Parts: sequence; C-alpha cells; structure tokens
Amino acid sequence: MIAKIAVDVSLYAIDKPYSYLVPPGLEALRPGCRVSVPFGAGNRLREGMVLSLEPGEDPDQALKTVSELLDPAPVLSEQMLRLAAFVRERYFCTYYEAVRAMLPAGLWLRSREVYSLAKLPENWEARLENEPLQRRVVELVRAAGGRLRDDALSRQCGGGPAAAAALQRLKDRGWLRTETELRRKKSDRTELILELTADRSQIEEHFRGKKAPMQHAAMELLSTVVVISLKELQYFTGASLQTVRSLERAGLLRIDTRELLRGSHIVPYEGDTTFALSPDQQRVFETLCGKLDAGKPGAALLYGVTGSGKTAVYINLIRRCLASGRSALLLVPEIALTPQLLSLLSACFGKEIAVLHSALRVGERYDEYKRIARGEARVAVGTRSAVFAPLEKLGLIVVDEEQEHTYKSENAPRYHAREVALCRGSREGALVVLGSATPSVETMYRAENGDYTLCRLAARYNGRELPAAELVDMKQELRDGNGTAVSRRLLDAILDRMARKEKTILLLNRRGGNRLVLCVDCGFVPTCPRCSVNLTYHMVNERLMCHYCGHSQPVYARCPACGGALKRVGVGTQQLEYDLNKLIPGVKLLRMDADTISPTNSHETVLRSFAQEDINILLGTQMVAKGLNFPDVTLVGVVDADSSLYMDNYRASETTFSLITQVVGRSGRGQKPGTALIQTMTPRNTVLLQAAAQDYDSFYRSELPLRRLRSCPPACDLFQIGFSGFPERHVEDCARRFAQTLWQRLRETGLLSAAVNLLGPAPAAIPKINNKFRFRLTLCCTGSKALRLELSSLLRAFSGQKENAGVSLWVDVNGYE
DNA sequence: AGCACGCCGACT
DNA sequence: GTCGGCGTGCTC
Repeated sequence: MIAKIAVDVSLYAIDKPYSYLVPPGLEALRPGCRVSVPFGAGNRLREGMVLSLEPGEDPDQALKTVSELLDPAPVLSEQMLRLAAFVRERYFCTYYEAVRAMLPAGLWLRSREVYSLAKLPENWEARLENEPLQRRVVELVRAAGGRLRDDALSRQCGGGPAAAAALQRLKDRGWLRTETELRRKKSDRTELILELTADRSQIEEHFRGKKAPMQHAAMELLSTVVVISLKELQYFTGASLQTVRSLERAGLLRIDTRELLRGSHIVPYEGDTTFALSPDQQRVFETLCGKLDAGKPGAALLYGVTGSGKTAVYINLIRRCLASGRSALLLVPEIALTPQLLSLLSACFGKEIAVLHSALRVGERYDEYKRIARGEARVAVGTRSAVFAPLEKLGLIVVDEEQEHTYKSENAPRYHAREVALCRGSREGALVVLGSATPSVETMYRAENGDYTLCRLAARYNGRELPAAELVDMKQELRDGNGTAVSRRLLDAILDRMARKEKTILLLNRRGGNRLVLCVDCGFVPTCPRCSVNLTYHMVNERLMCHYCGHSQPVYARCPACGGALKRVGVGTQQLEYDLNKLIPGVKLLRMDADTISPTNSHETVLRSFAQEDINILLGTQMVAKGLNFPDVTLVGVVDADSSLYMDNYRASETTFSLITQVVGRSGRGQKPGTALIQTMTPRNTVLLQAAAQDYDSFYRSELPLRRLRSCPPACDLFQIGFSGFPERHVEDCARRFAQTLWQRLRETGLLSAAVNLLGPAPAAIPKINNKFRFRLTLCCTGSKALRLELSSLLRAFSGQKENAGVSLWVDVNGYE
C-alpha cells in the first residue's frame, strides 16, 4: 500500500502530497489519520495527514516508509480532507495549516527533540577540553541516563545560539543523536499569578538601602492589588520575570500557575421557546424550508432590519433540519457578545447543542468537538473556526451577521468562514443562510444576481419604529468654542435621559484608551524603534507602547529632541470617561473596551451590571454596538463617526455604515422610543446620512458603483501579495521582480485582460514591523482557478530563487487589512 | 526552512 | 592529512 500524505512542512513552496509506503502492521491506517513520517535529508520525523491510500508497490524503491500511526481512527472525514484541499488552494496555505485549523487544539501534537548519546570515542573528554559547553551537554545527557528531552536540556544548560551551535557540533561529530517525539498536548494555556506574601515592614526591610527601581515599582503595585497576573504586572511596570523571580526568592511574593480561561457560561433562558412566527417571518421561513428540502439547496441571504426577528427564523429552520434527521451549524461573529442567543439556543435544543469558540478551555473545546464528531450534538454554534465542525449529514449552515470581519482569518490559513461555509454547503448539500441587517456589498450583489435567494424581513418585530437619528456637526461645535469630544446637543440629551432615569450607550469607535504623544514645540512624535508606527500613550500604566511588536517604554517627561513640553492628542475611551465625569459630576458610568474586559470581568459581568444597576451611561468600543438588548436605553451617541470612515480600506464605508446602523438599533428597544446622535466633522457625508436614516438600500446603491470604479470586490477579487524582509531596498526589488514575472506570465497564459490590474510594489500599511520591511502588490482581477494556479506556481518559484533569499511572502485574498 | 554534500583554505 | 567554513540543491 502507498499512502499520499500531507506532511507538516512550514514551506509553501514544497507543500504537496508525498507518497510513503505503508509498512506491515499499520493496516489500521486510513485517510484522515495522522502519522509520523521521516522527511528530508536528515529523516527527521514530522507529522503528516493521510490524504488517500492506493494499492501498489514501490516502483523504484524510492519511497520512504510511514514510521508511526498517531490516530487509531481518522480524525478528519473524507469530506473534511477535501475541504482542507479547498482551503489550501483558495487561500494559498499549506495542507497542514488547513488541517490544523480544522482540528481542536486538544488534538494537536507537540513535537519534542530527544537527545541520546552515540558511541563516544575513548578520548572524548580530552577532545572537548576547550569546549566547555559541548562537554556540559555530554555530561548532562550521560547523567540523565543517556537520553534527555530538549526542554530539560535547555533548562539546565541554557538556550540561545551558543547552545544550539554546541549541539550541532556534537551531532556533526556523530556523538549525539536526536529523534523527534510526537505527543498529545493536553494541558491548557497557563499564566503566572503573583500573590503578595509579605507585609509592609518586610517590604521596607527588603528595600532598606537598596535602589532596585523595578522591584520597587513591582512591589508598589502588588501591595495595593495583592494578586495580579505576571502579564498585567509587566504591562503596568515593565518589570521582567527576573525581577519577579528575585522578589520571590526574597520571600515577598508567591508565584502560582493558573489555567487561563474565560469561560462563557450559559445563562438559563426563561421564556417562551415556541417562537411563533409573524406572517412576515412565516413567509421567509417557508421559502427557506422549500430550499432546505431541495436536492441542491444553494444559498440564501436573509436580510432583515435589526429587531425583525432573524433568530426566530434560524431556530425554526434548525428545528426543521433536526426533524429531518440532519444536523445544523450556526456561525456567530463573537460568542462573548451573544450570551442571549446562547441561552436561547440551549433552552430550545438542550444537549443537542455544542458550542465551539476560543474562550473555552482546550479540554472543554475538545469535549464539544467529540460530542459533535460522535453525533451526540447535532447543532454546533461557534465562531469562525466552527465552520470546520465535524458534523455529519449537514443540512443547514447559518452565518449570522455575515458582514462581520471576524469571519476572516488574518493569519494562515487566511480563510473567510463565509466562503468556506458556502463551499461546504454546496458540497454537502446543505442550505447556507447568510443573515444580516446590513449585508456586505459582496453578498447583496450576489443575491441580486440570483446566486443567493434573497429573503427580506422588512418589518420590525412587534412593529416598533426605528430610532430617530440625527447628525451633529462637530466643526460647528468647535467654531462655537467647544473643544471637548462631547457636543452640547449630546450632553443635553444625556442629562435629559438621566433626569428621566433612562440609559445611554456611547460608542467610541476607536480601540482602547490610547493617545498620541506630540511635542508642542518641534512636533516630535515618539515612534517605535522596531516598527514604523507611532507609540501610543497608555494612561493606566503611564507608558508608551507599540501595538505591533509589544515594545513599551516609560513616557518622556520632556521632548527628547528639543526639551519642549509633550502634549497628548486624540480621545480614547479612558479620556472620554474622564471628560464625562468632569462634565457631569456624579454620573454613573460603565466603560467596556478591551482594557476593562478581563477574565474576572467578562462581557456578561459588565452587561449584567449595566442592566441591573443604576447606571446612566455605557461607554465603549465596537462591543457596545452588537446584539445588546436593553429596554431602558433610549439614547445612543456615536462620539466620533469619522474615525472609521476615513480609513485606508475599501470597506471603510461598509464597516462604518454597519456599525452605526447596529449601534443606533440599540436605542428604543423597549416601550419608549429611541434616539441616536451621530457626531461628525463631515455632517454632509453620504454614508453617515444613509446610516442615520437606516437606509441600507440607498447605501448599497451608492456603494456598488464606487466598488466597481475602484476595482474592488464584488466587481473583482483582490489578491494582496505581501513581502517582508531586510534590507528595505532588497525587499522592494524582490517585489518588483515578482510583479514583472507575474505580468509576463499573465500575458503568456492569456489571463491578462483589460479587467486585470496589478498595483505596486507599494509599502504596506505598516511599512516596518519588528525591523522587517514590508511591501505589497495588489492584483485586481477575477479569481479564476487558472489564475490561482498560476499565482501558486509563481509563489513556489519565488522562494526557490536565491536572489529572493531572506524575503518571505504571503497572499491574502480579499483581506481586511 | 533544514539538512547533507562538496569544495576550498587553515592548521596540526 | 583533517577540520570547519559556506555555497548549492533537494525534500516521497
């Protein structure tokens, strides 16, 4: 027997199915099983996935033999293997990258090097006289009984390039052998937790006559909070692990390991689970049912304004699907933001439900995965990667809020869950329902073209009016002398709601509480030493930080260039919180953003206190815009509508329109009517006016021609080809050569037409990250199979050419960056 | 990317 | 003669 195997090679250029002999004794080997195989000149063992089996012998004795079977039974079905091939072909990744995305982390294997001593010559000690490191290695392995694992070895003699070189030398001499061991990794990610164990006097005693500013800062913080994670301590003080370790030795604190988990527990739902459908919903449901039962169900767009009850339709469809003996998959943009949906689903489907998302513990996720694979759970709910849930007899895939960018993976495999869902649906005969109140332009375009059945839910459930939304001119506000981020109009409205004991949601569409620091005299802006970005100021830890490489430094007291005063510009949620507290003394404010959400303070905790407590304002980033349902919210304010509108991204209008529409929809969900105020510097902007009017159709009508004009999806596909390396000039040259070859190949193969355009090389949005320079090419054209194959073969050729040494490249199809 | 092979200069 | 440096080419 010969097995075609996808080997875990990290290099795209050599990724293909490799043939191996199946030795006697491995008859249990099936497609979908993982194996370990010798690979390359060194025959090091690597993980592989069996793609197929063919009878036959080794024709010219050139094949190697599978060395071990790692799974007693297949972990991927034939369907899933074909899906992996689809992901590989479409998103330019390796087989194994696709395979890894499909398996739960609980199934992943970790490889370890095990060192063992070969025959040492008599005079080995003499020959290593001037090689203390090599000698130490030999002694350590000997002491361990002739075999030692790499992690134990590096713990005892230190890692680093010197140790690696010593190991290499010993291998070259033939004195040391290595073998690779593949084992299941079972433990969860952990974090270090620090706990104060000393009192004031002990701490004072420790620091008597000592400077140790880092230790001091660390203890200062720890004495106030008593327990903190190492990561947080490092964030706030910049203290290193060494610092913390020496404090531990001094007996001032204790270090514990804790499993990292952000368990999202399902809150029981009490209420009606019959979900009687309104006539409007019934009509849509019947249309979709007709497709569900058809031989080739295809796909549908369920376009329903916020509050029109798409969920009720989903639930009825899932019920129907289960009743006909098939399973269903529901994809959501982010689990943490849908606690209400989860409790609803578990009330309806009980144990039939399995939830898959990254916040689960590895073990929990694996359990859910197994329940699906065994057929115990026939309804899978989850985020992006749940599109690979191992459901059998799939009847329905729902992609809720299909326009959300969380469905697109930003690292390899750079897949889009909506596209994978469409492929899976059509191959497995399942109906794919894309649901949205503000569909992506791509999806609406395909629906209009008849690729998807278009179902509209026009009426809001129980007939409530959409909130009245109004644009507030912040330029006028500035002219009138109000330099704060809150207009008088918004302030008055907030005060009015407070007087009426109603609540307000404020959206600040900008990440975190970060601000730019700028010298008022010379204009100096601190930048990251490794990346081409400005450092942002973090109020909580008084440090300047880089979001790309993690660099952080204390904030300068004065401008390092001219000694002038430094000023912070820009508004983040923290600043806004501070300003509001000043503007409205006594206001009860709750902030929700990436900084305030933590393991101990989850979304649910924050939202629960907003629902139950006497709080006036919920202030936050995008997360306040999605799916919340609070009856007493009657005012929504968008603090700065422009910040997402003028981004260098063809989807900026779409994202802004969607976000504003969603957040406006948070207002007036109870008995009282809602209002929304949208602050902007450009109050005549068409997109903002359309969002204020909640007029998706006009938005779509005006956006589509713009996309055509700019050769963007859906008019054509964008292939971003990224290059990164050093030095700058070399990377750019490589990109330019690639562009030339690409042009030439397109001409030769007849793929070139007027509709094809190749832009660049241009510096990437962030031209330097971690001292690597980045350039990109953008190919605008229709992504046919022929074109993808051509691009793929050029990518393979690229890394084989030595003039491209040191430059790595990747492709992102219709990416969001 | 690893890894072996092979060619060449330096040192015992 | 042998050791070790680095350029070259392949990975079932």
